Amino acid sequence: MKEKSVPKYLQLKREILSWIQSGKLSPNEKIPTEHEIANQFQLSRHTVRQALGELENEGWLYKIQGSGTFVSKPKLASKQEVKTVAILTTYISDYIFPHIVRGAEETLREKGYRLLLASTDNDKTKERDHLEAMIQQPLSGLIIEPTKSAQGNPNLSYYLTLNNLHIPYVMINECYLEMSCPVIKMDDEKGGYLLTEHLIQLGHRRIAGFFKTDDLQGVSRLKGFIRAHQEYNLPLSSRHLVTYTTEEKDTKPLELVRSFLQQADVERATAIVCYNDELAIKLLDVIRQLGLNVPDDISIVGFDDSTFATATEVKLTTVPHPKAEMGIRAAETLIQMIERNEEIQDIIYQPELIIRESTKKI
Amino acid sequence: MKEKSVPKYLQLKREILSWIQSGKLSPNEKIPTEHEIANQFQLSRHTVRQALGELENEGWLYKIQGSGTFVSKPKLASKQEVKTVAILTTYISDYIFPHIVRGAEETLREKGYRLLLASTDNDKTKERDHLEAMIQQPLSGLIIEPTKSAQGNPNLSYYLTLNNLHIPYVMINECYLEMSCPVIKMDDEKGGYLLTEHLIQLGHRRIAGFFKTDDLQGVSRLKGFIRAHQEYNLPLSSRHLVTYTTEEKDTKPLELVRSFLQQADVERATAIVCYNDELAIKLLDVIRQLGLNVPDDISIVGFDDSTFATATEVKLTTVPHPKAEMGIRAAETLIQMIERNEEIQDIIYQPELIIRESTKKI
DNA sequence: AATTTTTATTTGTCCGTATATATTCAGAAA
DNA sequence: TTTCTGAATATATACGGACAAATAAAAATT
Repeated sequence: MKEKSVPKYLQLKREILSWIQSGKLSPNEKIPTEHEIANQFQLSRHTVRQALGELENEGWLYKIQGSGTFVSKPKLASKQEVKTVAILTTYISDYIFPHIVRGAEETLREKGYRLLLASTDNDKTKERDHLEAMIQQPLSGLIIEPTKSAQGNPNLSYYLTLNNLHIPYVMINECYLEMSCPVIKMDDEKGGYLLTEHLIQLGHRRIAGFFKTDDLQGVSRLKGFIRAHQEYNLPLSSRHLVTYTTEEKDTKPLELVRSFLQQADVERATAIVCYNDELAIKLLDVIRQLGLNVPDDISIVGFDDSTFATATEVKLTTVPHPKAEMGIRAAETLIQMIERNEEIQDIIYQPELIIRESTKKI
Repeated sequence: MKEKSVPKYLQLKREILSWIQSGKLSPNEKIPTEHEIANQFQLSRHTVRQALGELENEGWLYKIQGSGTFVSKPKLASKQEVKTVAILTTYISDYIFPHIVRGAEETLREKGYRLLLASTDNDKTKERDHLEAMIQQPLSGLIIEPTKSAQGNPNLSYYLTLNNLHIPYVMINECYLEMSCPVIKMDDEKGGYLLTEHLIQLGHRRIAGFFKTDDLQGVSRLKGFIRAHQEYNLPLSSRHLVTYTTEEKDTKPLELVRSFLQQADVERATAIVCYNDELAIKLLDVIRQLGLNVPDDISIVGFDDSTFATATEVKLTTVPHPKAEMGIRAAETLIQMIERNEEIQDIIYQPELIIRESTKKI
């Protein structure tokens, strides 16, 4: 575990802080004694004291010698005119995310809000750290892109705290299944369907699919891929379907496509549907290395219409992601929630096909 | 004795505090090690740590693991725990900037700072608006990338205000000529020189240069381009040199390269030095459209080693920009200035050539 | 019943030890 | 000369124990 390198007293500190912030402990309530905590967590009393000492120092707890340790009353962080919005995304430097951030930044600036930026690197523990930090300071609202949305939400309690604090938030790209809040996303299922249908209509019958399935976007795109096969009565061999996680994105799909392409001609897929353009570009490179040509030997489609899609010699057929537009709408939606306290409906973008040079009639 | 009832760690704390306040210890001076103090006062190291820990907590001392414990510089009144750093760049979604932001974000998060993000879109009036907003709110420090640094600094007064407010800031990529503050940049002049020299050593004699000259980075790269010509005693025709501004970046260079390539063979440049990879990719596209081949017909070099450099079929020869590393160092430097009030020296990265497939011996 | 005393509990102070990790610097290696 | 390596040194984390001081509840006394 990564927790290994985090000092025990900090882990404990975080744990106790979560008790307070989640409402498990109320103000002025007595917390377990130092000995009890030490026994419960198998720590020395010294270590417990270090954690409690810092929390006392930061104002979360107060101690009375001979009596016990108690939760402080929440320092009223006077609502005041803060006008700060935080955006919490998985990545900030890669792929289409900078464009989303930029759209949000532009809109927020126009409306007089400051933008706090945070990224999770697709790591749920970092997501937790950020949420924890966000809760402790005045904030008008949050724009959140879920981290590994297909793998549940261990940080649910923090989102509930946000509700309790009446800090509004919207989700982009996807939403944790167990939560209900405004979502700004595109119809990934339909996008996957459209791309697959396009290939089927070009005469392709053996279509490979590569999908990242640790987030719900990938799962939805995969769903559309399968539905297209069903509606056109095409058999879908599991050998033509690859799912991978974020950690595997630079290895597993690249290795598999290599073995795919060396299959016998009757078996070999004549087209590939990729989770996104980033993967498509990488597969394109492997295909080139194997001496095959796109689109003559094999067709390939991406997803998102990122800058990658047109940077290469073979421009990709793809489905555009709203990118900056999504950031703008997310910011606008959030500001509505903040300033007018309105109930908001989800925004779902309809995908449309952009046909370029990477697909060809068989 | 009265001292009898006062805890030892408090006595020690008082003692050390008197050293600082009496001037016996000066700011940034190293105080004796924990062991030395423990021996001197006949206390356990634990007790010494307790005293030093509280003094550190109150801001009188700072510790560096492996190095020692030092006296802090007296901070000015308006310190209050803000722990917010703003980063003000020209763009946030394009090119290498997201990577710089990401490096800074990562470091700041680790050190417990929040990141406020703002972009100027290379517009000096937006830079002014942002600076104005920044000044009005508590801020620990600023990371700034100058906007059109070659065209002077009309917002100088805001930077002077920052000085007066004792809000530290560092500049990245470039620094306005009229200002002196820590800069983290790369040696662009040398980078331009290296790329040009590389082409000269490959036998090229007519080398075109395309440089964006509204920022000092472009001017420096151009300077290196010219110096290489001089040192190798090559004539440099002004017809082979193109300068452009940010606003023209999608038009002027593309049109000019088209007319360049249609010149007579004796006149035609055999290689092109581009301001950055972004331009190189665009020129590459034009060259392909004209039916010419890189590197067989013409060599081309980029700058920055961005994701573009390897996304295309012809991988670019280029000079890498530190990107995320620069963001990290900028954040670290700024935090040093904030927390220790230290004087900081510039950091200048030395460029090195990455030779790929876009250049060839003539 | 009210008060005082005792006792157990809880935090505060203080000491000891061990290991981990970061930094510095002298000496070896290139 | 520069670069790398390892030893020495510094702080960081963690465990253990002991006793002191304050508190609260139980017991004993008035």
